[in-house]
Amino acid sequence: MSENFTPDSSLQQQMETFEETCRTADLKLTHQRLEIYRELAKATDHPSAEMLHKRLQKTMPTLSLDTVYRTLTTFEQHHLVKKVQTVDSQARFEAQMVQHHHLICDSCKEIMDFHWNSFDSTPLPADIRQWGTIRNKNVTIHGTCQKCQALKKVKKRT
Amino acid sequence: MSENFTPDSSLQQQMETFEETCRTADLKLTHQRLEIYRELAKATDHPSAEMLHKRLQKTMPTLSLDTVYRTLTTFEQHHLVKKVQTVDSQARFEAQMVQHHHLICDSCKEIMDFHWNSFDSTPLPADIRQWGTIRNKNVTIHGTCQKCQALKKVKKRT
DNA sequence: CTAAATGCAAAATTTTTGCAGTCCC
DNA sequence: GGGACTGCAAAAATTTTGCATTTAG
Repeated sequence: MSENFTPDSSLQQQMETFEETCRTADLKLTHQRLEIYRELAKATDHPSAEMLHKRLQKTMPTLSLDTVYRTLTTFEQHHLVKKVQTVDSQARFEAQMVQHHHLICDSCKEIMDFHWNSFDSTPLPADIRQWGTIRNKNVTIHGTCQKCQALKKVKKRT
Repeated sequence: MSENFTPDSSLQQQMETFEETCRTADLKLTHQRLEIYRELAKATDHPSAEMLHKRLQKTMPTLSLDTVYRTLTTFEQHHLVKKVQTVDSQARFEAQMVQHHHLICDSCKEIMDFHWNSFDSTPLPADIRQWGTIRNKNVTIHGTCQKCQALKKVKKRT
């Protein structure tokens, strides 16, 4: 499987880029913004606003859920984070901005990242190109991850 | 651009398949279910539950929104319709079950279908296959459609 | 006739907003 | 210091649920 996109060693660098982008965009570097971004950047599970809020409350007890929502919206507008496409009610987010794709387990709802360079460099069908301006193309794979498959087998036996 | 998936001529056939599936699955063929399915099958714009409800109220004034939600959920469970992945709050649906992909205009939120056979037959990267059982793989393209591009140009001039 | 489906109303869930106080630059 | 940001509370938006009634098979 593709390796983790944000090893600990690079988190620091990602934070610096974040701070730089904020300064350029005239976004104030508040404690809340820094911590929300850091929490999302180090997460690999594409958390929802609520999940982030829950995680951050341990260290920031007064952080409110609406600030998390507002902050994520602001980040999204400045292309610092992305909303992940799902069919579920709660929106989920990622700080990974490098081109990649998603594997979604329909059973446990886990979302995994993967790279697919040969796809990325494949041109689109000709008739699509006249639809408009293409910003990006992404693959989403749905299925059942190994963990959930194993669980199902256990259940069947009982 | 790819042609329409459900020309009028085939709607009748699609309804018959629908009815057959309902009978097999012991789903009662109520007036509401038939009309909700027909409305979705003939739509090409991937409507939300609310949009479907609004459209159907003209001919079925007593149809309630919660029935639309409940019915779509039931249909989805029986693989008669699909929820479309979006980043928006309202879920959107389609009755098109044949393998296809989506173009989404980030400006007007329009969702268009397209086919891409060469992609469909491309094998996945080897390291993905050990993730679990793959059910399907789909491409989503984000961008701005021609209509919205034209609008933007007009706005800039004023 | 009977279990399933619907409509109504009310609740639950997720996200957004107004406003007063707080904090970064 | 001033405008942007946050927390609180309340509202809005979307979806789900309980229950009495209706309906398909």
